[in-house]
Amino acid sequence: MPRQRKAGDIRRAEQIADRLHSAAIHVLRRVRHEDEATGLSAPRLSALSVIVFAGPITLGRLAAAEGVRPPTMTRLVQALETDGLVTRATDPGDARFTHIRATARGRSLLATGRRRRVAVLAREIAALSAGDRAVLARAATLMEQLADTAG
Amino acid sequence: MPRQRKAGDIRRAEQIADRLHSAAIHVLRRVRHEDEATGLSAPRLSALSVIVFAGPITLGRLAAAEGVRPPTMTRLVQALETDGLVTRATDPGDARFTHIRATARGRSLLATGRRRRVAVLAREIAALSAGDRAVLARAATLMEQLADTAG
DNA sequence: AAGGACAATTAGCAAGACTAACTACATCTG
DNA sequence: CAGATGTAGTTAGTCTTGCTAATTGTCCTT
Repeated sequence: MPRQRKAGDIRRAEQIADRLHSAAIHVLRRVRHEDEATGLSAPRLSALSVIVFAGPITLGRLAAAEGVRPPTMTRLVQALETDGLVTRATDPGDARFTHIRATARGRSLLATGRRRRVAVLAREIAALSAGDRAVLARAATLMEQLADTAG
Repeated sequence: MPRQRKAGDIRRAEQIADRLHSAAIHVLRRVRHEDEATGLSAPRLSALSVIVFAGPITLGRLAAAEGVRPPTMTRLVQALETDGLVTRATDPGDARFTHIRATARGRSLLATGRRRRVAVLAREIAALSAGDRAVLARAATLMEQLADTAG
């Protein structure tokens, strides 16, 4: 039965991949509106999140982390700077680099927004059985691995 | 201890929600480039997918299914129609409704794109243990429930 | 037959994504 | 040491996707 089993494995894996993809789309769509309550769009909020957690970071690295091109990140950072959420500083050793860091206000707004966003899902997750919560926790780890390593 | 235990549950649920949110973003980012190989943007591909699987569908229902407003869907459908992937037909009984259906070419392009997209994740998923695959399968179901019911 | 209700489209706007081209700076090399 | 090359970031211009408001066409109710 090795031939059939292998083909079956691949088919099953494809089905899981397809359902996971669809589920990811729907979960993100669900929380999108909550994010807007912070006054920041999803791309800005996501960029701010990286800036807060990755500490001071150059624009190029930030763009790569967010999966966008440098010009796109330039505008996102400009908007965040205008809102007083981040600051830019030229590298003293190599003036080509700009280091972006979050202000206290940026940190605080991110924390608030994060709470709001996750609250929607968290309420439902808290109502699940302990087993289902464990499944989701483990799945989150697996999905990060897939995202990192899939080639 | 009910108060403290409840607080702990919520914190744990929030952490899971946050990690799940992040994982969903990263998985989608990972497959985005594969989707582009079809020549269709993500919104168009997603709309086409609904049209293929939901059969003939009115524009309004399609817009609701995709979580966008009718004018946005009008333009997406126009683009798909220009590419010969869908057709529009006025309802014979009530001329206010437009029924959208996929062409053979639309179906075939979707199938190809789906295979490409899913192949990236499926290869990695197939390499997981049976237990981890089961976790992902169950998680996909749970995530769809969260997306539908979270309020 | 006129009025309101409803589906879809059109028009116009803002945000975000891209490429191409440009500036400023650093480094390497002849 | 000076010019060539390369690199980080920005600017300019375009396209797509979202939205709301307003319009068109159709149906139904009074």
